Amino acid sequence: MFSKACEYGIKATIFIAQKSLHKTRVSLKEIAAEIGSPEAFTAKILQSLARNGLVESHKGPTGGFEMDRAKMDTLKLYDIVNAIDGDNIFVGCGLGLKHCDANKPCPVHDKFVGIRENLTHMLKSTTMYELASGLDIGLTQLKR
Amino acid sequence: MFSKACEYGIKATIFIAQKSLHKTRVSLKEIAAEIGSPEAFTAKILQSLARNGLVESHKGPTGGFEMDRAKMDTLKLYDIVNAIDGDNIFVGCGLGLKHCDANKPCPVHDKFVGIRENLTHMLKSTTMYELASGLDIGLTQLKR
DNA sequence: CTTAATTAGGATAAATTTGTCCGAAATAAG
DNA sequence: CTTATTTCGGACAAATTTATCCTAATTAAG
Ligand code: FES
Ligand code: FES
Repeated sequence: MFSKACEYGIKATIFIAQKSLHKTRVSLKEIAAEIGSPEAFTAKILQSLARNGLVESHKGPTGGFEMDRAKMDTLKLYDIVNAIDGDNIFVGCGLGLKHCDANKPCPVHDKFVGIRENLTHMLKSTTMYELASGLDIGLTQLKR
Repeated sequence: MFSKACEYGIKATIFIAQKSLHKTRVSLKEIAAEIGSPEAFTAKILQSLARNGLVESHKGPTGGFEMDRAKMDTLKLYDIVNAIDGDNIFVGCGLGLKHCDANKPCPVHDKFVGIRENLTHMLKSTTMYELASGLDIGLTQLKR
């Protein structure tokens, strides 16, 4: 469904948000350890998310990653997936035709669009705050 | 969503089924031309589908691929996806945890399972006959 | 100012997926 | 029996994704 990069990106962002609930910055090392991802690869992903303003990064001692409380409400799962994997999963044809076009549909079009919309709606309506909270109260987990 | 191999496999199978509606066998070459896929790569995929009994193959002159009318009713989109991409998309965790477990859910579990089930249900309830028919009457297309 | 800690970024490597090539095996037809 | 046509199967190659390594830049603190 999502690329490895995207899975790591989502998990890292949720973890950053959770720590930010307690005003705590978190380092790359902690993140990789917590979510069970390769450190250097995770660095690349976070770099990209930081450049695009999805998370905030700070260099030097006491540096690390964080996220405003306000950002947690506005930032949706959708934004992370879109930033890392692009929009193909949201608008692309299920059978890989160049463009999904209801007027010239592929054989699965009618069956596929509903699922694509479900997914898009779910991702667009899920906030980071929501996910970070569930993790914070121990309802969910990032590793296994 | 699906791998390239799976996209090609689905399109090839639908085309084979459509031709079989008219008792016509189709060769690898025709299939690749019709669905716009690399011939040799498509051959690998069809080989695998044939070995697993999803389609029927015949060597020699007048050979090619075909599908019983009965098979078209029993064979679901699900079977093709499962044969090529495996079941990860149907049972796997959206964030890549080793096992999806409702008792130890990842942060997106509750939001994700519904979509996964929608997809699974759609694929399990869509027959090859249905897809082949839509193509046959010109309602849908395999290339663009 | 110096040091240590941290992210940024480029180069490279490994793994996986996608794609190609070529000869073998089967088989229909003359 | 010979030939032409087609799928089968193995080896290989290219492209993409995933992962690693190393150095530079930034910055907090003594
Ligand atoms: S054309 Fe294929 S999903 Fe719309
Ligand atoms: S545990 Fe992640 S989707 Fe179920």
